[in-house]
Amino acid sequence: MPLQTPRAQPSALRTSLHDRGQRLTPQRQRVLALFERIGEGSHLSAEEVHQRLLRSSERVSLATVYRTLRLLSSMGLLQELELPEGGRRFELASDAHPDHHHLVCVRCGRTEEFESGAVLTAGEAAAGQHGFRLLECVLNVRALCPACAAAEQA
Amino acid sequence: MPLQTPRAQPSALRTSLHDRGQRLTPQRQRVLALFERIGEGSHLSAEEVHQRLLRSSERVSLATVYRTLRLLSSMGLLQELELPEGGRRFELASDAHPDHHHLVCVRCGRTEEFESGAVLTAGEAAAGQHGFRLLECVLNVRALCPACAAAEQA
DNA sequence: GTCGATGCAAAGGCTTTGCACAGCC
DNA sequence: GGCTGTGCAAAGCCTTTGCATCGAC
Repeated sequence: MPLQTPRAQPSALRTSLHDRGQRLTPQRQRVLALFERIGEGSHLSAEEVHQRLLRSSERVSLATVYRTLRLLSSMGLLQELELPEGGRRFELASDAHPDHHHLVCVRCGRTEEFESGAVLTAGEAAAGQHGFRLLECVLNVRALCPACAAAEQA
Repeated sequence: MPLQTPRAQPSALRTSLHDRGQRLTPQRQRVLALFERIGEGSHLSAEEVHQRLLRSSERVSLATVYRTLRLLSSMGLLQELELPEGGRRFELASDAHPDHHHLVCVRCGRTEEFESGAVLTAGEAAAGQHGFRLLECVLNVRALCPACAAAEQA
């Protein structure tokens, strides 16, 4: 897979921003482009986003990274993960996998993704029962990866 | 329900501590007792624990509250919640409901609990597929409670 | 009496914010 | 050209830690 396949047209960002009366800046494009470059499965912290952009000589201040992550999340282009283990992390929001969950090794942080329609069904049932309007349904499976499970035995 | 029904014998704490070569202090008893007093459904932050203890004239420093919450969690007597909305929170670990999940209103913070065997099944399947050893399986349903859903319409 | 636990205050991450300047529309 | 976004540095949480003292065993 040497080819890069951008998930969102540049205009998607432009349009979303314009609708909210906000501007398309190089910084915002760089942050979103970074997530598109690394693909859907990657979960980055603000600090990591900042570091990666610096490495590719794309100058964005850390404060702006924070501001941009919040903005892109609120626009639904990024999604915040709920993994207490390693602080706040973000990933590209994927319409293709609305019901994707995380399997996290609590020892080394290794994260695998998986899908499960059953989980969404359970969430919908619970929301319905209490009269809530469901927004998002996130299953976090805390576990030990094979390597760490072996290490724990010792 | 004017009667209080303690979930754990005082000796449970004493034993757990003793096994780890640690001491049964009034502070540790007070923190655990607070959680038992308020019951299973309550989710408290460190700050709230501190405040509630102060209100009942039980002097425990905030630093000790933090230390104790971590200790009790690592012993499995308390359980940390993964609700990004309101910071880190703890609840009494309940063997009775190993598969209990949370329905959270992202607007007002109202939290309802529910159970679902299907979720645990999905988590086990995912863990098994990747060779992970499952520790915990937590479903967070982010939603709008009836009141907040109505308010949003406006 | 010993060694772990507590309290206090200071240090430490991570995240947000105030302000002047830069640059998108 | 106006007004939003950025960068920088400072401020703000929340949480942890160092150290002297206290107290459980």
